[in-house]
Amino acid sequence: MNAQSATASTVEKILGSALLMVQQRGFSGFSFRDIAREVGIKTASIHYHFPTKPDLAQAVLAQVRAEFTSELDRIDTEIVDTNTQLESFIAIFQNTFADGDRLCPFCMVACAQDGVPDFVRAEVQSFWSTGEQWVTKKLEQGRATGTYRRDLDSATAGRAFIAMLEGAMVTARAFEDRSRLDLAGEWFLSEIKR
Amino acid sequence: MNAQSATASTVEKILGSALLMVQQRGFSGFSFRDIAREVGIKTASIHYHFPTKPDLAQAVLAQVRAEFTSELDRIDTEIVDTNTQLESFIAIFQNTFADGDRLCPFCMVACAQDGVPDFVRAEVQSFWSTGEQWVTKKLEQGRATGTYRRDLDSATAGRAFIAMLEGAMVTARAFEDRSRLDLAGEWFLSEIKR
DNA sequence: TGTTATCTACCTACTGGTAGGTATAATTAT
DNA sequence: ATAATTATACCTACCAGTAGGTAGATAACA
Repeated sequence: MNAQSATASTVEKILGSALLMVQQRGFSGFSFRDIAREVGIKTASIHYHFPTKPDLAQAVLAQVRAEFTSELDRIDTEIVDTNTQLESFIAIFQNTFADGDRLCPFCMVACAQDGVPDFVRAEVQSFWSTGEQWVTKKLEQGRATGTYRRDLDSATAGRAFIAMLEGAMVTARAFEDRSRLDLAGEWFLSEIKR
Repeated sequence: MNAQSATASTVEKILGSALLMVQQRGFSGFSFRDIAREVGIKTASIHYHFPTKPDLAQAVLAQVRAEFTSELDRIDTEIVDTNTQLESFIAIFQNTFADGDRLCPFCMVACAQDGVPDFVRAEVQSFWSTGEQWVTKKLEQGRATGTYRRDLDSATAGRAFIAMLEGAMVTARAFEDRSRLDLAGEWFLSEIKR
């Protein structure tokens, strides 16, 4: 999901580096110098492509959100079973977690929100809204087919689900124990079955 | 929980201010100057009481953790009903959330973990371990008395519960909608009942 | 008088961001 | 076809401001 080809353009390299740093250190935890060093250019060149730090953050989040959305589409078209679809949804978070040092970039930016302008926050809200609506729909489908419990409040459960995954990523990294993320996902899936 | 008396000492004022800033902006989102300005002293005076920034963070977290532990003790002694105890546990997070701009300081530090030394991370782990063990015990009790479902994996559910509360605080602030936190708590409690 | 707490003054390193220049490539005009 | 122009993508050098942190003087107090 985050792999970069050897022939990546400068902009792509900047975005990739910025994404990694947002995930590892948060919005206020990295500098233009950090990225410049990693990409092998000067800070001024970053400003050329992304005038301000919020502009850079917005571009990073927009890209991840686009990948997220297209991954949801892929799941919708390639997988039929609702429960397997939700398993694939969990896998997105697991893949993001990668080797245990990368948290959700939206969660990171949301945590730093004071120093972040509105147009970046909008990106964060948009991401979670998309995810919640998708999950809610799956829970509705599962209820309709009898896979999931009929008494589920799909919207609330969907939000709780995503909140849980986000929180589990944070604790999983804090404890250096990725099973915390894996088990959280499994727990939710077993919980909603009837 | 976070109220400060008018006669607070300088150290107490520094801790209170640092706590607020960690909750609002994260570990790397505030500076000694910010605190000095708010408390009405010079930055050198903060260094006198807390030599380094991690020292300050550690002190803040240790204090919150102490309050957390004693609050759990209070719940244990003053409340008998297991489910009411868990409701009080949720209330701790709701009170921390306060007016909607304060996240869990442990979650904030955990997000910034790259720039945070081990002795501060230990404080974070200790906080979550304490909470998880307490919740797990309550779920065990509830299972034993038939209040909660017998098929619950208390340890996993306890971890999922806290992860969910942490994540819900982040999204609740991002959406400026505290019902996201309230509903998450309610959802879990209804979910575990048999 | 010694201890505790705070100050002034300063340090080095770094922050996001800007000004202005340069080499190269693409476009347009003659 | 060639010359003039313009756009792209970088650079060096710099800005004001801020970061965490320190040394040493000074005040308050027991």
